[in-house]
Amino acid sequence: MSHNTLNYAERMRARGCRVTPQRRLILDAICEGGGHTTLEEIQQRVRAKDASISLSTIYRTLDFLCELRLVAAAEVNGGRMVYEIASEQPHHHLVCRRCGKTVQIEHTEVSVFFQQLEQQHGFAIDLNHLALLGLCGECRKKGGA
Amino acid sequence: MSHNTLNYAERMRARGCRVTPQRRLILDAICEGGGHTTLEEIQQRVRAKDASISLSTIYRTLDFLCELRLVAAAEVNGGRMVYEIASEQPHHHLVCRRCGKTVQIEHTEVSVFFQQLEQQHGFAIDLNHLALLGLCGECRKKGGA
DNA sequence: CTACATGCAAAGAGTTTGCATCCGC
DNA sequence: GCGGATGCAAACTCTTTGCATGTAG
Repeated sequence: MSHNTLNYAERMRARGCRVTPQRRLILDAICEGGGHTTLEEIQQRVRAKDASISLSTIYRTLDFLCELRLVAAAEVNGGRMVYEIASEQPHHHLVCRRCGKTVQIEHTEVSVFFQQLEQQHGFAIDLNHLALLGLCGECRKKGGA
Repeated sequence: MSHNTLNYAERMRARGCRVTPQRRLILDAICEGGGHTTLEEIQQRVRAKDASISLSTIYRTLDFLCELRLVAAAEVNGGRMVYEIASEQPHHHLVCRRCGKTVQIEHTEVSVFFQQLEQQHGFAIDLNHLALLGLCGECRKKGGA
């Protein structure tokens, strides 16, 4: 899952773009998140290493990384954007609304569902990254809605 | 699907709230939307009948109607909030990203999928209203991504 | 008449943009 | 040294809030 396995520097230069310390830090920050990393987390981690990084750089860099397909942006229901290192395989996540734990689910599990919708309603679903909010097993045992 | 079948006025008064023309107009506007109505559509329709309605009233009224469970708010992936007259049955929608057409799908179609996730990952999904963006049958025939 | 609702304007959050400066290559 | 990237501040969008006024009941 590490971005170091991706030759990100080359991919940037290939486009005539530059590899700056800010871009490295932001990629690192997303990577540390494991599953999903929110903008706030990125900001925190990046600022811990270089307090002078500006918010606009973070926004611009995230757009940039998404365009390069180095990073994938997804939207947890609730409107929050989350970022993660792009992997080849489309996949999806379950996010626990209480403890924040993230479970990755295979695309195959979801695609069966999508195929059903397509057959029955003729609809082709866009989503290559679905993030569903819910309650994980442990938090359910601990009780409460 | 009409809100007139709901005794909305009584439900408001029962809470010690008032039935104002603004609230009527906003409810009407949501109703006219059929499936999902965006905030902009509500604003447009309401303003067509009374140009003096303020945006803050629309926001406040939507919150209010949601609290009364007369209206349900859902989030189309892409971060846009959409509103609709609340029905008893939880249900979901497919929204065509090209023509805007909305198809309602039964909760049972979705719940099978959610149950699978629950069994395999112990996750209980929150969603009682999922809105998926995609391409409808007709728009797919007309071609294009 | 009273308390809740509204309209207005101002305040906030989150995000984007213009521009001078900086720095990767 | 050149052109892309950054930092800063201002602009912008979307939404919320305070307060005086209006109005449903």
